[in-house]
Amino acid sequence: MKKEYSKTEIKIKTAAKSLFLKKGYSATTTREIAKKSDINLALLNYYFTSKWKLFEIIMFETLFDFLSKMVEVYNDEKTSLEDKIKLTCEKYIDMTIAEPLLPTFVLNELKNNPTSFLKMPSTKMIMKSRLVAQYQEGVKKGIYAKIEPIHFVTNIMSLIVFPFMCSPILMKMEKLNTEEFNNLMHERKKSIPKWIIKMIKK
Amino acid sequence: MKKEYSKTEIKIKTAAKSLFLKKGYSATTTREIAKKSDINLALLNYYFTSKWKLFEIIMFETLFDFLSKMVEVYNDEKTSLEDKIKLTCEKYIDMTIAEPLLPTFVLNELKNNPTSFLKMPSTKMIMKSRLVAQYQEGVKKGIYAKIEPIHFVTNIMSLIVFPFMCSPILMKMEKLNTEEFNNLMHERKKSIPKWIIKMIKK
DNA sequence: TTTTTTATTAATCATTTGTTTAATTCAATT
DNA sequence: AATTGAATTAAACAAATGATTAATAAAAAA
Repeated sequence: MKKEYSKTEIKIKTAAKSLFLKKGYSATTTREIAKKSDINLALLNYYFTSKWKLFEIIMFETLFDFLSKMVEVYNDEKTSLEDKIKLTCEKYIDMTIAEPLLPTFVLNELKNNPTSFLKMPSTKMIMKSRLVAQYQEGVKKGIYAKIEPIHFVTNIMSLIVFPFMCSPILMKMEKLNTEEFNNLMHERKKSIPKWIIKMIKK
Repeated sequence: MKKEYSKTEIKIKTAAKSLFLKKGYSATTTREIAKKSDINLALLNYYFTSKWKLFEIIMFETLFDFLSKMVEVYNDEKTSLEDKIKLTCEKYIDMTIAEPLLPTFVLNELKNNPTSFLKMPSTKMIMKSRLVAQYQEGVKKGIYAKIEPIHFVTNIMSLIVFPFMCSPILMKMEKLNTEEFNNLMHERKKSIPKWIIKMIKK
């Protein structure tokens, strides 16, 4: 189903994504993209019609990739709720260490242009995930304190993602280099599940 | 000490801030600023030299305002740790409801231009605040579980701020309008302190 | 009032930017 | 080998953008 991209198209998309992530949509020029991907400027429009279309494609694929990976963990049939939380932290922290600019980029562009998200594969899948169901079962059984599911999932994501978005501040506050900062995030792979479980335990 | 701004300068700054917050630095044009503030385009450069200088001034004042308000609560001599957490949540959630675009804007522009932050009034004040000290006292006394202070303050801010940055997603997921979303955030003023305290209790 | 300084304006400049055109090269097909 | 269609290129266009200029209006100082 997925469109097959030629080498040139991939070069353009790769360069464009890296620039969009770093500088945002508006601050990135088509000439920069052409230069970085080592193609002629006109090819950008030849293959992708316009800067905006190219951006939309990259945005969609990026979000789609991310959501797919996320839902995969959320919906695993074999794992317990607490394992799911652990796996979520591990997976998403690793993913974000690999692409630390992504969360701020996505949320910022989403702010600038909320409609570009409407086409997205239903984000509602998260609320209907096994993770949420398992938590609610736990509540019924009296194991967990009752928290609205929307708050529950928001809390997990907040603790995982926000520190990355604050990295410039945290690194300045604690005089960290990138490696030290990443270590701090690695620590959180073990801590966040503990914190979350404390939060939901009665 | 603070510079006195003329009426015209305030008009420019107000319009510019609102546009920068909404669209970011690059996507905002000087002509838009001039139009919105109802001044002649040349006055922008007359008073502020350049778009970038104007932006720096706005950025600095915004961050300074925010940090001042934050540190004020963190360093209150009268309140207990748990009260400080409650007050922080209340104050910052209210602040962010009033200016919901600010966190994403700040963190994004900071990502694009990390140096613009170096001039900032020491963010280190947070780590040396009474709030952190009180938490560490509690750890010594054996009341609280030991968490690195940097994680402790990060967690508080994460739970408070991140949901605002996700508002487009949350609103779509739960089909909320702005009022309903704000209510959700108001709820968190009471919940977050409870969650944080559970997190740090042994 | 006259002079001087400050504030405001319209017009313009020099770049930059996204996009298009028309010509050329390359690759596949006949 | 000739032909056709796709890929690539250099050049150019039109609009937008940040900034400046030179002239004028308003306010303050003399």
